[in-house]
Amino acid sequence: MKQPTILDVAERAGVSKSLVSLVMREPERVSDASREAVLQAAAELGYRPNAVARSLVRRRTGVIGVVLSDLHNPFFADVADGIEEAAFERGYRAMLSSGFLNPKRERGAVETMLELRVDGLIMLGSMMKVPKIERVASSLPVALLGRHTRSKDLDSVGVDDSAGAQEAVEHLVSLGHSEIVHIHAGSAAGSPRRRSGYEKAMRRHGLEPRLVKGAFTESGGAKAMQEILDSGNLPTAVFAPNDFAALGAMEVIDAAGLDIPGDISLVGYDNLALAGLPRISLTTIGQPRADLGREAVHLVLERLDGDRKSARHVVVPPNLVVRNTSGPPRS
Amino acid sequence: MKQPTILDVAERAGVSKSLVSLVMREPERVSDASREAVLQAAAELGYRPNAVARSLVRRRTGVIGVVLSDLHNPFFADVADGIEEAAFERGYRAMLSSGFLNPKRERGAVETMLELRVDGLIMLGSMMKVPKIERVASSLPVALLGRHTRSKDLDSVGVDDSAGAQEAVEHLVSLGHSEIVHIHAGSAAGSPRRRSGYEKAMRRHGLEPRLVKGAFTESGGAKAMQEILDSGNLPTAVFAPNDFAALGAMEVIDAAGLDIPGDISLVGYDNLALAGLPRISLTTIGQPRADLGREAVHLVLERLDGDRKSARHVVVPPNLVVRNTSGPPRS
DNA sequence: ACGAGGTCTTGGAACGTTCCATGCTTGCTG
DNA sequence: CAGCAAGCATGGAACGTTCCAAGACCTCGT
Repeated sequence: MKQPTILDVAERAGVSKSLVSLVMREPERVSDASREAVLQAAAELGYRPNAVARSLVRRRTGVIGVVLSDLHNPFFADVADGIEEAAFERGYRAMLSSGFLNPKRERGAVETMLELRVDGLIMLGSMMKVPKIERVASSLPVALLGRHTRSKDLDSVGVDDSAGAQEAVEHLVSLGHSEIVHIHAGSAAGSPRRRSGYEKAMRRHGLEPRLVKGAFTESGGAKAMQEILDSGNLPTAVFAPNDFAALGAMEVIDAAGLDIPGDISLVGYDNLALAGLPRISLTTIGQPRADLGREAVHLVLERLDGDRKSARHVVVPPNLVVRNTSGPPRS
Repeated sequence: MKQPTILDVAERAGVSKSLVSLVMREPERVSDASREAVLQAAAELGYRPNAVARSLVRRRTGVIGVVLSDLHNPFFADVADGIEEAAFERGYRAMLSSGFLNPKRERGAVETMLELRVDGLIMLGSMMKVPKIERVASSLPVALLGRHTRSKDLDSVGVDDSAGAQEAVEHLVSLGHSEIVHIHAGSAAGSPRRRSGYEKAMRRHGLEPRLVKGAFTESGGAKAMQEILDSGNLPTAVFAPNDFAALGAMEVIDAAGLDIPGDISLVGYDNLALAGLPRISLTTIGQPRADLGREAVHLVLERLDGDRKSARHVVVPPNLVVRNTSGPPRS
């Protein structure tokens, strides 16, 4: 059970510990004979370098911490894939931890990461307050993802939500819609920008914005949609704040016996995998998820390696994905 | 940027490093005056214990590694929640890494975990070969989840897949079905047991098992369903190996203009969140996911603390969730 | 007034690496 | 054949903790 150390290997190979260390790190700088001896001894003993000791002396762990607010959100899973991928390519490892949609637990997760001395931190859909995150950023590079900030200390990468919302509206308008309601998610991360994009595009076409408050959840979307139906003033299209909310709205519309898109068009946001299921087939706004993750890694490593000091805020454009929930308005 | 160490705190507080260490670990054993001084100095400096150094001397990291084969599988996300929860309660942290559905990359993830000297390892839906995993288990406690094994070195926790499959068949038979096809996923983790449970239950009712090979994916389910339709011999019910496959089958059935459950009943396995969506509403077999995770942590810590030596294989029962894709057979 | 016993506190040796300055061989140059 | 560079190998210090044996200081009973 006890793991062999570099000293055990050195002894068995008849060389010094320094040489073993060198073989592990830069084998080409060691003579063939020594290298073979060390490698063989290591294999025989089942030696595995102790990353803990290495991190201690190097003062680098080679680990990028990722705190994601919710493991179940497939959006984060895609982003995390991009992160792991990019980190791996650059010789780093990613270590994930969940915040369980709870700011307190998220804080705990961050604290743990700091104690473990991760080299950089990526926060996915964080629920913590910006000043708190800024304090964290004073001891290591931090990149915020899926949330906008103008902070001078924090890097961020996000999608241009306003542009995405405008695309959604443009799409509906081009189909002939003029009564387009937007369900918004209050001040939840991302919602204000989507809302302002919606309003901007509506006004550009001389249309009257109509807002209903919902949330980024299925039930939030359902509640809002019910409110719309109950108002007696049925719009020809609904633009939801995300796919989950759209799903909730879809259920309510179905239950009311209305047809999508015959009676009402529906557009979501996020392009979750489930939006592509044939029975759902939701028109929505897609985001280059894995790219977001890669970009975040990039930002962190940029600070780590080249020590850039000023914050960078990367914004990538979204794209419209047309499916079967949007069509011409009912006549 | 440079982090303060225990020595900095000691100096500022005018005490020895040992005392600072003690305050951090067992504050009650230190005099009030010293404790206050140390705590204040630590706060002023923004001191944060270095877990790397601590792990080195303790020869324990307090981290449980979790390698999951796929971050996107919501099943794993639920299990991982249970793991993080249980680990936290016991004073451990969970560290996640994805294997990207690729045995080689999974091996890399495991290797990384070992180098980081995690105290225990939980493998979710591993794609590695059992002997390889057993070799890993010789240096730390390993629990296998979502996969069965009789290994003498490995602990495992799983759902009784055979029982679940039998429940599915019983349900269909009780509705009056006798022509029930099972799409199986070959030798993929879990499939053989589901298949044998299916066969067992069929025979118990004097029915002829009919198998079609598919996979644990949407496309695998679609392909198999297409084969069933093309055979010209339409069964009255289909039992898929998991919900994704059921979804694929559902699409094909829809596309063929057949009604579910009017023309054909469909039962999945896993009870994913999407199976509960009104438009999907899939009858399926549910599993107590978070409990599986908790149980795995339990097994690992049992070995870690009490040094149990023999393997334990925990099996928990599944439960049938009836929704709208199952009904009486067409007449 | 002294020793026993208790409470707090301390210095130093680990833990398993990396990194650096230095040393030992060779072989080559002039 | 002295001198020196190149190539390889080495020992020791450092990284920031924990843990332990032992020291310092009190209090109290006799």
